[in-house]
Amino acid sequence: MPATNTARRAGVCCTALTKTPLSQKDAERTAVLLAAMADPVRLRLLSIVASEGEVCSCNLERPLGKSQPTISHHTRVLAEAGLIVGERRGKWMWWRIVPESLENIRRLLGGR
Amino acid sequence: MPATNTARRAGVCCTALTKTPLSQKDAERTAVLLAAMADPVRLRLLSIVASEGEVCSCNLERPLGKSQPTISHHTRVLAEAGLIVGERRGKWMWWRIVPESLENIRRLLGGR
DNA sequence: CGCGTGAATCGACAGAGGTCAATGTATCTG
DNA sequence: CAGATACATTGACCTCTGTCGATTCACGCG
Repeated sequence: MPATNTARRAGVCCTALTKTPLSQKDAERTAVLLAAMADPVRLRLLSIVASEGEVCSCNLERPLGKSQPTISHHTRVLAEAGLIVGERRGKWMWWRIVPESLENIRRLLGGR
Repeated sequence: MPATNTARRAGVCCTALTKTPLSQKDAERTAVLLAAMADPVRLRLLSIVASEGEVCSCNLERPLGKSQPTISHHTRVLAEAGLIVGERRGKWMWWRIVPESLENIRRLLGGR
């Protein structure tokens, strides 16, 4: 059974793509990371979690206008990409973002 | 319930997604932009163009290992997303990146 | 003009991905 | 224990997308 909140990241970091051509491997890992963000629902989910600090899954269905399985699907994708982490507290699942992951993407895009 | 904030179109980009929840509109536009980068072939294409400065379409087929229609498809996607611009010189099409687009994404991800 | 070359478009195919109803699993409460 | 609640998983459906062969378009050169 696959663990739900594996903090495995799809690519620690590589050199900025503007400096030197990406290898096949790096491109694939980076594409997975970017694909995790390339969805309007997940972007809004991320922004809600980021601005609230910590959000329960049950508090995401209404603002996002999606069913419970769909929310669960998106949190899973984001968690597997290392963009958010979940913590179980009783019946509830609390999510918060992983700031380093966004930092890595920024660096890849040529940031500092 | 957090009210959907007004979609203010301040220039090309929007506020960092870590600050305040994204509007539906902003999320969709950003998702299109990120989806354009969320592909290994396009990431490598971007990195080649960025590091070379200027690349002809015919010089992309071999390093990327894709057919001519496929290359044309990817350059089209990247160009429509505003990540690269093409200039026709005779029979050849020359591509270069648009640095501001990457800058916008970085800012969206929380970069200053 | 015709010919050759580079690029865009079309058509078809296979694979990936978003969505939800139904179901399963874990946790709390009475 | 039974019941309720929150989340995960399954299965199915449909759309989107990457890919390439074939074709068409655009440009330069004799």
